[in-house]
Amino acid sequence: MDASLFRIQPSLPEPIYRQIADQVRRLVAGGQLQAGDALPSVREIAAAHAINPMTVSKAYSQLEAEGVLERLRGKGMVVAATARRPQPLAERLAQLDPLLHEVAQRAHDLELPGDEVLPRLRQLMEK
Amino acid sequence: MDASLFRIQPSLPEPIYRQIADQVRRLVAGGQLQAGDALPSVREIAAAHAINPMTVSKAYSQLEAEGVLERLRGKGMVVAATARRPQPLAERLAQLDPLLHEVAQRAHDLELPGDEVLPRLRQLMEK
Amino acid sequence: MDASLFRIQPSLPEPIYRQIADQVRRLVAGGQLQAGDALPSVREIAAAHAINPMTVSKAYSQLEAEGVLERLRGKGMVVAATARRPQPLAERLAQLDPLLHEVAQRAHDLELPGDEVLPRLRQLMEK
Amino acid sequence: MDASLFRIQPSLPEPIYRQIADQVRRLVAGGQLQAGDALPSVREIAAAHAINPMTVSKAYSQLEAEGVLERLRGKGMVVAATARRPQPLAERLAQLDPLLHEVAQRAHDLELPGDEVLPRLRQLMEK
DNA sequence: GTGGTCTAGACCACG
DNA sequence: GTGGTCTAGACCACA
Repeated sequence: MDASLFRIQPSLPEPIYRQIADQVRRLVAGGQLQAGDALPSVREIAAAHAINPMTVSKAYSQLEAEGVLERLRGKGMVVAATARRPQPLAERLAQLDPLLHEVAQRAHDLELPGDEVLPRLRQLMEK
Repeated sequence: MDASLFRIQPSLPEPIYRQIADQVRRLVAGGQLQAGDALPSVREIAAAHAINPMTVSKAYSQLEAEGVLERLRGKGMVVAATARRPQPLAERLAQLDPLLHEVAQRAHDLELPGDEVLPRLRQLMEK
Repeated sequence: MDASLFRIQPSLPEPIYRQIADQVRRLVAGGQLQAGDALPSVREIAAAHAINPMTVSKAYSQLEAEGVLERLRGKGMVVAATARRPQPLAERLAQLDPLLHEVAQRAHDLELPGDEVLPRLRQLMEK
Repeated sequence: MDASLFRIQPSLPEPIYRQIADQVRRLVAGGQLQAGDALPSVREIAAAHAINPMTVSKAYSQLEAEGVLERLRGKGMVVAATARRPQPLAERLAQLDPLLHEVAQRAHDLELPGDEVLPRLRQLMEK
């Protein structure tokens, strides 16, 4: 996996370390990262995005504590053998639920009907 | 407008004062709050949700600085006469866009197809 | 920039946080603070003037919302890259206009002629 | 004196009652209002400027407490016989001093030289 | 180290 | 009654 594939935007309010950790979690849950797959080194990511290595390290440490990643001496971080296999669809959908609730709520406040919002989302998902 | 109509969840990472301010902004954009409409007093909201009056005041001050609300001295806050009228649909939809992008991105990471996500969102929006 | 350079007078009716914010705005407009320049930390200013850190923070937050300052996470506040460059003379003079109007109005009420007021002001400005 | 001659701007941060009281004080100090001169009634001022009568009353009460005005039964408020005669020039100039200090300070922050500020003020005072 | 958020409580200013 | 300001102090999040 290439370090530059991470989408990182320091300008967002979302803390950088969580932008990284969340992406790794989802890629593992979705099966795009499989047990044993290697991750870019802390240095690579930090250099590719001009961020503080400590910030990357914090994300990795958190994922290691969760059992998502393993630290292989001399090899860096890899997806843990014990990491949950790609999760069933229902479970992955459930992970998206809080965000979908937020969308529904804001659409309601903005008086936006589903007929406007759903096509727009479909369009974005097809890209 | 009833103070208890605000949805406030202190558990969220989103600060309370911004939860309030964002809701007011959207209600004004959607036209559910019109120019001249009075808002619940700081104390009412604070009491209804068991939060500190200053937290509510912070939201109101911010909205006043933005020109969304006006302070009627001794009377309270009302939607500003100069506040943008209910915005056209395209503009309201644009306000939802960043969140929809986030949904699309996460769905992609989780390998969730539109055929799973869209019906779920439709369901949430019909409630 | 030294924290003690701010002029703060808690005795004035003008709230402290606005005394701070106004001074920063003017120093940026006048070019004495340039894009990228670091500002004293909240704690420094608070300690130097024996005021509450939150009061300083309020000024900084407001300036950040206006786009005058930027928050470098973990590092502090700096003058925003997007902040308006030192403004042309005419514009800076325009900022002083409301206050000059006030002077003219009060001088008129007090029946003070320009020949008395102007020399006094010249004297104060030469200090 | 005509009620509409008062300059009142509810939009200013300066409280309305003080806008009124300060103007009266200055007009007395400058000699434009002399002992015995009648002031517009509370109702007149309130109606002319669409403000709360209580606000006008508060200004008058304060001026009465200071000895600037007197309440003549059936006649309304008049400038007190004991009110200080028009004050000597030096004293009136001293009253303007704090404001002139503020001008000097802001001009300094804005890097505005006296050669720019003074002509502008002269212009405003000649109107 | 940096700033952000929230609370509890006091006091003020305004109408 | 309304909102505004400030304090003291705690705790959090980030780099």
